[in-house]
Amino acid sequence: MTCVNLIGMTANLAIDLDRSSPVPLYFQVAEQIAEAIRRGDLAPGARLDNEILLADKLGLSRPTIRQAIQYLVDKGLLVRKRGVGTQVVHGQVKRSVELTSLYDDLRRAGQEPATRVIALEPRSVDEEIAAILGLEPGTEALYLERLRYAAGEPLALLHNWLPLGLARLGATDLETRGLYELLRGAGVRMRVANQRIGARAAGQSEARLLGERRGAPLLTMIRTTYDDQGRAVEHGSHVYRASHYSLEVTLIER
Amino acid sequence: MTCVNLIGMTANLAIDLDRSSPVPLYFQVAEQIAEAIRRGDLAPGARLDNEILLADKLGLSRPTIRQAIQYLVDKGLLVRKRGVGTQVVHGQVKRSVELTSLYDDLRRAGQEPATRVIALEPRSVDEEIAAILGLEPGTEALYLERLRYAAGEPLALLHNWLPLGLARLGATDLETRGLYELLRGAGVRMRVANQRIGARAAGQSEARLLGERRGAPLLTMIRTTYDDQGRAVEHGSHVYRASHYSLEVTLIER
DNA sequence: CCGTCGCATTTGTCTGGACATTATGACCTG
DNA sequence: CAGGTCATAATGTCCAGACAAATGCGACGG
Repeated sequence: MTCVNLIGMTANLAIDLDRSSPVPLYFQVAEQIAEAIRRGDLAPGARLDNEILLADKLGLSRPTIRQAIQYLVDKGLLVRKRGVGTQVVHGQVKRSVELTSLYDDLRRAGQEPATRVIALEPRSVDEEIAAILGLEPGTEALYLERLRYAAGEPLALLHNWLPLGLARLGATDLETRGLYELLRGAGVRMRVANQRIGARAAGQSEARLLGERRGAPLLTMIRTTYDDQGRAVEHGSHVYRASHYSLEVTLIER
Repeated sequence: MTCVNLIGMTANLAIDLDRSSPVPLYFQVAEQIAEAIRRGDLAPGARLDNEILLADKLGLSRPTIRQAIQYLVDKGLLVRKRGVGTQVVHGQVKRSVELTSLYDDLRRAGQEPATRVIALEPRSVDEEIAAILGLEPGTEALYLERLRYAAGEPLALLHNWLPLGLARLGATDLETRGLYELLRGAGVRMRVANQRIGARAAGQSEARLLGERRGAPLLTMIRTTYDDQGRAVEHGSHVYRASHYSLEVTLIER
């Protein structure tokens, strides 16, 4: 277990390394730098020591340090410039959107999410859904329809299709946890999601369920999520009350 | 200039390497694999040769090959699994959203975009815009308002604020090119963008400009873009006709 | 006084190797 | 035949070093 002070002049940043831990060294470094940025020990604009010096101080090789820094650059926390150095980004950039469900997002924001399961049953898929999920038309998939509340108010109407046998989903589970959390718990490893975001006016039945007037603007999201091997694991078609919700996305150019 | 056949059994993928080119080797490899995937020479699910063999065939080191593959994994084209190998993702995943403007997107989609510049002038910024752009309240910034058409139809109403002195923007330029293209051409290097996407009903003046009825659903996007060093270079507040446009986003979990 | 050239600094790219960790399937055992 | 065990294969992590390229700044010269 090493412990070294980084970044000479500007701040005193201590980094612990535990070589016996299964956590990769580059990740230990990255996490602790990120933590220092979050705490404010590394102010926006602060320059890190150069990679070689850093590697030296920590007793690591330069590629390992580079991997740690690269990880943070990809997350948008650091910026590198050849011939200049590595700096903490100025604007406070929010964490890049991850593969999370609305439920997780709400709970992280301190809201009190609740869910009403409207439908949860195998249904035969039409041609479009079959093509999306990579199934034969006419076979069955799990159909799921939920109404999501936040702070006691209806917020979103969620429709999902999932391949059968992916996870044992009970209505009770779905009322106390998010779909993504349940899938992850069942060993499903989601990797890529493709979303299409749009808007439209509320129809009559939607309006009633969501407590809006007919014609009220709704935010729509259609999302397909793929796992490890590129197999579709979930297809969702959701509508949100635009008056109560918006989506946040962070883009990072390599 | 080397030229080697890759991927033993499944397909015949030739990769040219030009060591005298200034283009990094890992990038040459990545581009050509990506091209093969786009062409279909590498079908979804196809397994690549393992990294060591690949490195051997191309006369490169393993880290270089890994860098090429990592680049494609980050873009969502490939999937790696330890102990198994590297595969082309199954679902045809669209290209991850880059830092492009609506104009570029439209032109790439084969549409014929047109722009009408409504306002282009320095204006003193209020407190909110000042905080976003990192300026003092009351100082001036460039205010820009445009109406964007596609296929002859009005599509979006775009409002932008930019720090002064960033680039010389003429109304003529803005009518023939996208804002992002102009900024890039002026040497501005955009790196991170933060977007908030929502929806609301059209107001009267918006509706008139966009050719919609009052109350029609509009897709809204508020975006702040930061450069290299984390300085804000652009803040936009845009509304799109939901009936004619939707946004696409691809998320990739590392 | 100003511009240009060159140098030092720093990240970018690349090499060649070593060992660890994790899936997968074949094999052996109960 | 079922189950666990072990070998194998592939990616993940890490090391030590070399040269290239870009940037910024200072020194030199016009």
